[in-house]
Amino acid sequence: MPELPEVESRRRIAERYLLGRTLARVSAADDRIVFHGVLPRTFARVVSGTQVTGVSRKGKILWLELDRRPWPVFHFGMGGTFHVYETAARRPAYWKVELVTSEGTRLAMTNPRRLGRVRLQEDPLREPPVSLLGPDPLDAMPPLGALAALLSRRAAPIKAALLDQGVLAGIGNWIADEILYQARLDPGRPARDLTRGEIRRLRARLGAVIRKAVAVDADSNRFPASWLFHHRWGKNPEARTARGERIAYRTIGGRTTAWVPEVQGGSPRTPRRRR
DNA sequence: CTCAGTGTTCAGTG
DNA sequence: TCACTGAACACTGA
Repeated sequence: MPELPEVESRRRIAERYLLGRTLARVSAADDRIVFHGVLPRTFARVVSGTQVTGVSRKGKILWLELDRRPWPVFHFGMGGTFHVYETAARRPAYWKVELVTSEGTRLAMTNPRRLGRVRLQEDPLREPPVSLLGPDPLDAMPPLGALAALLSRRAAPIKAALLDQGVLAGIGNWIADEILYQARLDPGRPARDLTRGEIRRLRARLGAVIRKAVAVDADSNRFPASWLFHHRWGKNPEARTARGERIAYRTIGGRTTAWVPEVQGGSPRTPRRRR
């Protein structure tokens, strides 16, 4: 589940339960895939006994700042999350890391599909994958000119450019589709062909969607009813938006793309007439 | 049984 | 070298 808003929600959870606390006990599941570049038992030993001085995020990557380096870096992949609970018996299925504070609060990272990664790094901001990320649109949205420059050389479809974490950090499949729908842009348009006005629209909707999703703590039940999000799942050929617009599906940038031809089908030169 | 999926990486291609 | 595409990864759930 995790795109920028979901990861930000997990960051706040970790901050609430771990900031200022000592990690009295740390457990690591025996998983040589999710633990990347560090053995699980080494991870547990190194992190154990530290105090948490901060919880940071850039794009979809989250890390703990500790009073001693290296620091744990989490990437959730598809479907990973954090769980908070009070007793060992409640440790969730598919757990990879369990942190127990000296007060006894427990926080576990889960990762059923094992596409997530847990690393141990001296300085996450300066090391991959974080060092390869573009700006995070929640706290460092690029100005219009900078965003235009970022897109101006890209021949790939705008949808694919939005999914590229080196352009902007944190946009995933549903957010890309949501933004393009709200900005009335065809997801297949080459990024470099967008006009200044279209990029302005894209930037505005990008900021609005991310801020709103974060404001409701990534709880999709509280996303505005007008969003494509509520209607896009399942590739249902009958699917329609809240306004009754037909939703179509195609593959762009290797991902299922939900879009609304009657809203997003117009070219910039010959805008489709609204009725 | 088959296939899609809120993600990333890497080999292959032009 | 760069940019892009599609398969692979691993596993669940419909």
